[in-house]
Amino acid sequence: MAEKFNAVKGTKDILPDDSSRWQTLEQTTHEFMNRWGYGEIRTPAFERTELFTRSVGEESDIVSKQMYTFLDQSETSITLKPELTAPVMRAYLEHNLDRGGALTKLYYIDALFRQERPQKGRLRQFHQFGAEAVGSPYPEQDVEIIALAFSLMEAMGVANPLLQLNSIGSRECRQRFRNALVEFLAPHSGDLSETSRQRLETNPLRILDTKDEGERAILKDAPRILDFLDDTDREHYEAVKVGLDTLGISYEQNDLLVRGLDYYSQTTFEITSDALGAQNALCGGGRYDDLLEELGGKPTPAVGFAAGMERILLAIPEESAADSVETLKVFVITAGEKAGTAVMKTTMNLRANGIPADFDTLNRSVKAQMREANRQDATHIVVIGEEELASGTCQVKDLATGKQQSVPFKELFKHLTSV
RNA sequence: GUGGGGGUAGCUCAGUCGGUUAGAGCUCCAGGUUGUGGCCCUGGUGGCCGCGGGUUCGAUUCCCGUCCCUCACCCCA
Repeated sequence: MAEKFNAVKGTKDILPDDSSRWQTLEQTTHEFMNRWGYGEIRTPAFERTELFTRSVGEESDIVSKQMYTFLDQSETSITLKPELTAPVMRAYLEHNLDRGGALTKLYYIDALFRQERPQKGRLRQFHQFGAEAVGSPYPEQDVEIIALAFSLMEAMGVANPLLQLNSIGSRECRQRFRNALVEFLAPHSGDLSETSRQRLETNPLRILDTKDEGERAILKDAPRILDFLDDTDREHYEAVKVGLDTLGISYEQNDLLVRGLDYYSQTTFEITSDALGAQNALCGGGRYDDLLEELGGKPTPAVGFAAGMERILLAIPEESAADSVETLKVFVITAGEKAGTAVMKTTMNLRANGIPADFDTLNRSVKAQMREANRQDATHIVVIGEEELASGTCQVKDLATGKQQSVPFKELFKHLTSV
């Protein structure tokens, strides 16, 4: 036998038994987004590499070591998208979706690719849904995005969603904070891990979310980003919190929450759940007022979020499988060779009339067909054999009650739908 | 990239202190019902014991290597 293939490391097949859970998530997403006024956007699976290096940041983990990048036939560097905000903004600018300066609200459900070591809740191809509101600099828009994300988590049944909130201020504030942080950490550099020491040069803010106990202890006395916000940022942040309070959405302030993508400014947030493993972030987002300008557009404020669908599925109960709502489903059984075509025609007829119906294509015994009907959770079987063909009737059996009766072909549909 | 755990039937797993035909439960198939399911009974299909090498009279078992899966670090959804 020839060698068999397996899915590539970090990728997963979604099999029929699981796909209904995915469909539920997708439906909930579509319904919510439409109700909240967001329009769906679908972008290609890959983009020019430079889109990501420029937006996400050269020093970010994503760009520095996680991208699937290759040269195409014209020697253009191509990258499978590792995140979705940049491609969506690229499309926004390319198609002038600003509608002359008004607000544009977009959402997506999509697959993304990052070359990381897989573990629970982390794959190399994974899926996110998310939303971006482009054009409003005001805190009301931050609040709406956060409320949307949070409501979706709740609606999907996530156990104990915890909203964490922070503000990392404008670019200028962040620069001042960065300097202060470096100044504070420099004397401790001997006690820092190698990566943190390196980050001291490249991206000091990232040291803040370390899990290393020793580093956390050092950071206790470090300068706080919130002390570096200017009045505008502070007012914005306060307004966001007031908005969330008004909506009754509780949150935890976490001024170590900086997030790994370079384009964020001001509001950042994350929704976590303790129902997951070490990878406990279900959803992350924030404001990115500088991104569109960096991508060649005019300065345009924007805020958005993205949520990991695999992780959400891990964080919601396996499903109360008991929701077997007694819906009509028919299995048509062949008894005797001559009935084959009648069975097929009858099945097709039922299907054409909107009734889920199936029949045997393995030439199995009546008993085996019955078992199959049962396995498929059919509510009724229809038996067609030579006797039935001769009399123009079929046998209809209700599998729940076990009652069986003879029904003329012409009245089959009426009989089934009247039950 | 680093560390822990694991690869035996389609699935979940047991087992062999190195020895002849490698096991269970579930699944699947058939029979018990000459054209009738779920429960039950009986039988059956199905395994290069991840792969390669070494030690040995003999390896699924011991040793080495390797691949894969998994969890964690890192980071993130």
